[in-house]
This record gives sequence, structure tokens and C-alpha cells, in this order.
Amino acid sequence: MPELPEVETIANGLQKRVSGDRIESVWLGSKPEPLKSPAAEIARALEGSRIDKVRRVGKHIVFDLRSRTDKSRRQWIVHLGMTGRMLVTSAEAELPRHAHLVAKLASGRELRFVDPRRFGRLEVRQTEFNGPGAEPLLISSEDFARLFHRRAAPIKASLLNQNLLHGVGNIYADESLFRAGIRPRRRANSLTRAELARLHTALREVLQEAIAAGGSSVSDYVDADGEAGFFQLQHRAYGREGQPCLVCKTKIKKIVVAGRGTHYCPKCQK
DNA sequence: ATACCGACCTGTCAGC
DNA sequence: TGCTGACAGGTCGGTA
Repeated sequence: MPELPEVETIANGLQKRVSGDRIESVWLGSKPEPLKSPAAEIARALEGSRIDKVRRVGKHIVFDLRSRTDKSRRQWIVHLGMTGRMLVTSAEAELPRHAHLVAKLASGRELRFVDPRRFGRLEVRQTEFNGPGAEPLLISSEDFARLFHRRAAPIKASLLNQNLLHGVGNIYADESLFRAGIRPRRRANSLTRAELARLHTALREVLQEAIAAGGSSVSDYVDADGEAGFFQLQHRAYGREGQPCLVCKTKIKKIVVAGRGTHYCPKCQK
């Protein structure tokens, strides 16, 4: 579900609403555990901790925690998978289906992790989490080009590879390739310097515009307040198969690349 | 080392 | 109405 702009929106919302609050108790759903750390360890790390800060790293939400008792620091890492939500609600609000974690806050509210498909992951760590790859909004044009220029895989598959860049998913891969005028199936190592530079610029622009719009709500993404984003209204390729290209009116095509639905303009993208 | 492909889950929607 | 299959913002592990 959520890619960089959506996770950024959620993390910013959480930072505004719960930083400084304290987690008093934690309820963890029983059967299926979307957990990378043992449930007991997660509960132990969260309970009694103050939330110092909430931020995004790649597609992960990072909660910086500080223990009340021994002042030790922990990081609670949340990956939302395809359908995960992290919501701040009143304690009275009805608990939705597929809630897997509820953290009661000192303020009386609840922080709830809800994930129907259970692709999301929760983890607690003591060491700094930097994510697997580079940040698309921070990387220089030269470093960006260096990541891709020897890769034999299709450029779209390379954009989705979180070990290179993290945070780019299916929507923003398609949107940035459209803006850069590059076909998704092109091998990354076939792109010219100029094309890589265009892609770097296009990707940053798309991500920044999407963050400004609060992310894309294609089906069920909502921010920490339960509000939808509206960048989907500005998509130029993703989800527009059969519709006229906004630049040249050619019909947008849909193919499969790296196992993912992929949208592009056969005329504008070379 | 790299790259496909199914698996992991549930919900929704189109087609019959 | 109801069934079946395809598909969905993501990642992982096995295999070629």
C-alpha cells in the first residue's frame, strides 16, 4: 500500500499527534504474528516508553522510544506492507477488524496497528535503523546514476529494489518513468547519463508533489487521522490504462514488469 | 551475483 | 445471487 509519500505523511501525522506521549500498555493480537521481533520483546520495549520522535526511513515508520525506568533507547520499526494502517484514535472508537496491536497512551488515546493482509511487519531494535538503501530525496544525481548504470535488470525493477533506493514503490516508479520519458522495460544499464539525470529529477519532483498532496489513496490508504490523500488525482500513468496520455493523447498501455502492473505511454516513453 | 516467480494474506470487483 | 479468478501501494526465499 504505502510508498514513501504515504509513509512520510503518516509519520509526520504521528509525530504531531503522539510525540511526547507515553505508551502505558500494549495489546498484541494472538494468532498470526506480523512480528520480526518476539511479541514479548515488543511489548516490553513499548510499555512505559516515551515516544520521543516519529519519522520515516524508506517505507518504514520509526518510533524513537525512551524507557521510563532505565532511560535506555529503543526504536520501534513499523512496515505497513500493502494494507497496513497506523491510527491514532480515542479509546472509545470501535476496534476495527484486523487490529494486531493496540498501544494505550498516557493521553487516553490509542495507537492502533491494523493490517488486513498481514504483510506489515513490526520490529524493535536497539541499534540505529537506516534502512536498506539510499533516500531518494537526499541522494545526489551522481550517486543516483551510479546506483543504476551497471544494472542489467529493467529500470523499473531497479527502482523497486529497496537495497538500492528505498521508498519507491509501484505507483511512483511508473509516475517517475513517465515524467522522465523512459520505458519501464529498458535495462537500467542502457540509460544515458542524461536519462538518469532526468529520472533523478522526475522522481524527486513526483515524490515531493505527492507528499504535498498527502499521498495517493488508490483504495484504502489513510493517514494517522484516517484521512485519505489526493495525489491519485495527479497520476499521469499509474491506473490510467486505456485512457489518453495527458501529453500526446496516445492510449496508456499496461504491461507486467518485475511481476507488477506497469503503466506507460508508448509514444512519450522511449 | 542477479533475476524471475510463487508465496504470504484478505478484500474487492468483473465476468459468468 | 453467488461462485471463480484475477488483481491490489510489498517483500521474501527458492530456483535457474
